[in-house]
Amino acid sequence: MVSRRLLYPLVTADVALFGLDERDALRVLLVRRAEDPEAGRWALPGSVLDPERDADIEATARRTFADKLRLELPHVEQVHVASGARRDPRGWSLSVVFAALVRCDHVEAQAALRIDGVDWADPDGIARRRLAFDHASHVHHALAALREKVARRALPLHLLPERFTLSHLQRACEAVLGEPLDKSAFRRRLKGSTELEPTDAWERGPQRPAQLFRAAKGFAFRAPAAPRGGEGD
Amino acid sequence: MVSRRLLYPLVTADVALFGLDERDALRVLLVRRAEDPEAGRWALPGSVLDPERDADIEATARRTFADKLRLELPHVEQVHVASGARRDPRGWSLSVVFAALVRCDHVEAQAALRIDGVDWADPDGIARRRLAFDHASHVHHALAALREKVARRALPLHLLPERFTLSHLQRACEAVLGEPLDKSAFRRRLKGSTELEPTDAWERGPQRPAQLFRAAKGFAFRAPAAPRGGEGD
DNA sequence: ATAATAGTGTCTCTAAGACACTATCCG
DNA sequence: CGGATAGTGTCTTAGAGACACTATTAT
Repeated sequence: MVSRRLLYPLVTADVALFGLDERDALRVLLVRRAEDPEAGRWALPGSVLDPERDADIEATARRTFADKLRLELPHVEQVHVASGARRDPRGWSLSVVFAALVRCDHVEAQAALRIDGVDWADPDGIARRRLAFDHASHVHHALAALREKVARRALPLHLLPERFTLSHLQRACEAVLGEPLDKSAFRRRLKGSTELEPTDAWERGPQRPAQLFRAAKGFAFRAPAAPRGGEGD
Repeated sequence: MVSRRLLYPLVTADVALFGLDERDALRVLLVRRAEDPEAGRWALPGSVLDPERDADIEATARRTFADKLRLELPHVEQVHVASGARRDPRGWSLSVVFAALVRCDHVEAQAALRIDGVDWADPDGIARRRLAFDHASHVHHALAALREKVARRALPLHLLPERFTLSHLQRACEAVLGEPLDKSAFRRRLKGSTELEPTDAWERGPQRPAQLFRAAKGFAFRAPAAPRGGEGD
C-alpha cells in the first residue's frame, strides 16, 4: 500500500451540497463518518476515485450521492483542489472540491454506506463543528465561490422549486449572500432578464397573489459577462 | 504498473504561463516533448506529481519550472481540473491546470529535461497547433480565467516590469482582453486605486515623459469585490 | 377595517463609455 | 515647427441604491 501511494496519491471528490431549509436559510449537507479515518466526525460527503467506474472526477462526485444518499445532483461545479501529505492520515492525497445546489425538499437525506448520520448545517457555523480532514476549508472555498457567483448576478435557481415567485428568488439570493437586497433594484434587474420566464400560475396565500416564474430553456447557473470583454467559458 | 493505476491515477500539474512579447502581445509558453507519450508534440509544461518532493500540487507546478526552465513562478493559480481514462495513453489521469503570469524578459526559455524545444505561442492561435493530450483545452480554460479576471478589473501587474507606465499597463490589459480600452476611463479607474503607487521615476523617450508606477505593498492579482456582497477568499 | 406581502415609481449617485482636448518631450 | 505619446475635461448614459408608494389578497 505505502509503496503505491508514493507514486500515486489518493484521489477523492468532496461535495459541498447547498440547499435552503424551510425558512429559506442556506444549509450545507454534512455526513457523519462511520469508519476510520476520522470515524465519528462530521464531513462533506465524498468518495475515493474509482477509475473503473468514473469517467472523470466529476463522475466521482456524482457517484457519491448515488451511493450514499440516493440523490441525483443537478448543478455541480469545480471549486478548489486541496492536496498534500498531511491532510489525510492515509498519506499524500488530493481532493477536488465541488459545489452543488439542490432543492432541499428533493433530498431524503438518509444515512447510507459508511455513513451513520446526515445533517443540513449552517455553513457560517462550520468553524465550530471541527469537521474531518480539511473539510472546513472546503466549505469555506465552496461558499466563497457560490457567493461570488451570486454577487456577480448569477441566479441560484437550482435552490428553488421548478416554479417560484420573485420574492422567493430574492430570499434565496439573500440567503447565499448573507445580507438583504433591495426589492426594487432586484426586480428591475430581473425584468429584462432572459433567464426567467413568467408562467400563468400564481401563488396564493393570505395576501396578494404572486406570479410564478420558471427558469428559461437552457438556463445555466452562470454570472453574466463582465462589463468589458467578459468571456464565456 | 497497470494494477497500481487502477487504484491510483496518474496525477500531473500543467501550467499555462503567460507573458508579453516585445510588442506587448500576449503569449503562452509551450514546450516540445522529447519523449513518449506524445513525443515531438507541443504541450504545456507540466510534471507528474512526486509525493516525496511536492508539499502540494501547486508545488508540483512550481517544480516544473525549476526543473525544466530554471524559472521561479511569481503568480500561480488553479484554473481547472481535467481527468478521465482517455486523455493520456498511460491510463486514467488527472491534471490540475494552473495559470501563471510572468515578465517575458525574466525567462530565458531554455530546453531542459525531456524537452527539446520552447516557444512563446499566440494563445488565440492554439487551435491550429494540435497540442499534445487535451492541452489545447487547458489553454482555453486558462485564458478564459485570465480574461475573466482582467475584465473584472484585476490588474495583471505580474506581466510587467517592476516599474511601468500607465500606458504600458493599459497595453497589458488590452493584450489579455483582446480589445482596446478607453484611455480616459482606464486612468480614471486607476487614480483611486490602492493597488498602484506612483514613483518619482519617469520614463523618457522621444515624446513626453511618463510617470512610472509600481505595485503597492501586498499587491495580489485579484479582482475587486463584486457590487454587492462580494467575498474575498 | 388591518396585516401581510406583491409589485411600482422616482430621485440621486456613481461609474463608465465616448471623444475632444491640452501638455511635454524629441528632433 | 511636426510627430508622438502622456495626461485631462466634459457630456451622456446605464445601472444601482434608497425609499416611498400603490395593489391585492385573507381574515
